[in-house]
Amino acid sequence: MSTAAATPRGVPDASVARLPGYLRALTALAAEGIGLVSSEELAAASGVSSAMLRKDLSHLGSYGVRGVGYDVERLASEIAAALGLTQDWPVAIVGMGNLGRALAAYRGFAERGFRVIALLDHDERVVGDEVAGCPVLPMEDLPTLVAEQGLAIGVIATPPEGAQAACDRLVAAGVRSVLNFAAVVLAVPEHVTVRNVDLSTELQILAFHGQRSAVAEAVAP
Amino acid sequence: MSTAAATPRGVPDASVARLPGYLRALTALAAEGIGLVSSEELAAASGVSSAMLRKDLSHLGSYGVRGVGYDVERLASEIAAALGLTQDWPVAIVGMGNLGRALAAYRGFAERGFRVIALLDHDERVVGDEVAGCPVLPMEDLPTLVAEQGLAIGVIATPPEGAQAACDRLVAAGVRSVLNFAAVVLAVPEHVTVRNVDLSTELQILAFHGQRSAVAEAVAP
DNA sequence: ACGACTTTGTGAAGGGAGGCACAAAGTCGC
DNA sequence: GCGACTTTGTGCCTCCCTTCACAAAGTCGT
Repeated sequence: MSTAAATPRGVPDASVARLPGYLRALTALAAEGIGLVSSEELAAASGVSSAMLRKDLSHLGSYGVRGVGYDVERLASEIAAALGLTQDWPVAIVGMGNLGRALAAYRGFAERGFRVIALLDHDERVVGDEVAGCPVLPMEDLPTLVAEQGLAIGVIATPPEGAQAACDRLVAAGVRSVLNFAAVVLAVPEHVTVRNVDLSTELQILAFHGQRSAVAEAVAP
Repeated sequence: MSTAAATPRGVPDASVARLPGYLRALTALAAEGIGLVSSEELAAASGVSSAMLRKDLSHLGSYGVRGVGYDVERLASEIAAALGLTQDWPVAIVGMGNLGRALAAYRGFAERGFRVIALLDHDERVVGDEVAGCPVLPMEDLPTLVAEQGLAIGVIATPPEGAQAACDRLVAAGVRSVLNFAAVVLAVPEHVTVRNVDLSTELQILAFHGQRSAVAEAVAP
């Protein structure tokens, strides 16, 4: 289960991947004081088609009113509930290099309810440093963090060489969700979900499209 | 054209998205001195099925030898060519907050042939600072960078409020590929490709799966 | 030189996702 | 209270992606 997980019955993975976008748009609307929104408007704000939006939402239930639209706050809390954001999800970041430090300082986590409860590093020369106001802990602390603070999500920001080892320790400690920034394919047991974010991959995909459009332009200028 | 672009004839988008992974695996194999690899082995190293790998590669051409496998170096350069990595792709990073600085210091870009040629920021108090050995330039320099240095890819690492403005300036200067780290949907003309990377979205998807498996466990302990 | 073996490349089948279009359902004006 | 109007929820259709399975093709041993 690396990228696409089978969702036996319920919400298709493709839908789940779009829900955060809807939630984001709804939060922005609520901030503007808008209380009601149509599928057309919300879809435009989320960058999808209105038909797709309605189908996605229909998987969660019927929270709209025909002829009117959706109540912004109600829909936001329904989506949040579907995503499991009513409980909190303690996060630990492993690897205090450039990326790890930037992630530790990033405010976006807290804003969306993800509490970073620990920063860790394998290198004992880094352990004890203070990053973004938190002490860097050794990997040995992982089991305690899971047991006592309910650590649920691990973010891997190590160099590629150390990523599998870091992942193994997270999994051994009981973490079942991993966000991996290292450019490697992680091997994990069945019950662990991994999502990969790789900058080089994204750039290479952009390069492909850039090249394509350049070719298309040369053919038909 | 925000995430999925129609590829008239040629390589399907889903395949393109996996090519960087194959390239990464091949590079690692080459570094180990391995010169020949079967679809089964390469697929395992890339985290996909062998059938999918073969089909993906078949879109590029027939570079394997039946009964033997693929020549690692040959295949790597064919994939690199397909992705357009034979030419270089100058990159500019816009937004010198935490994330922007981390990206500027990240070595992964250069390793895969993406040259960061400029760091920019809209805030004149930041312009002139030195980050990772490069001076931070004002947004006004964008047209020159495109014209004189062939700037092709823009990375947006600004806060959400400034992302659309930053994108507009990139597009106005002639950039046609954008990697967006801000949590907003960017509006761009038809010919511009945008790829989004959002940490909160990824965490929320992980939360969904985490919640799901927790529920499944409660039902069947 | 030939047969057994290995592995690729691909035709066909199966499944899922997105888009279309419309019926259902509710609101608003009169 | 009723008809016109708006917008949701969904059945259906299409297309693309993934997987299966096998024929084609090349190697290696004898």
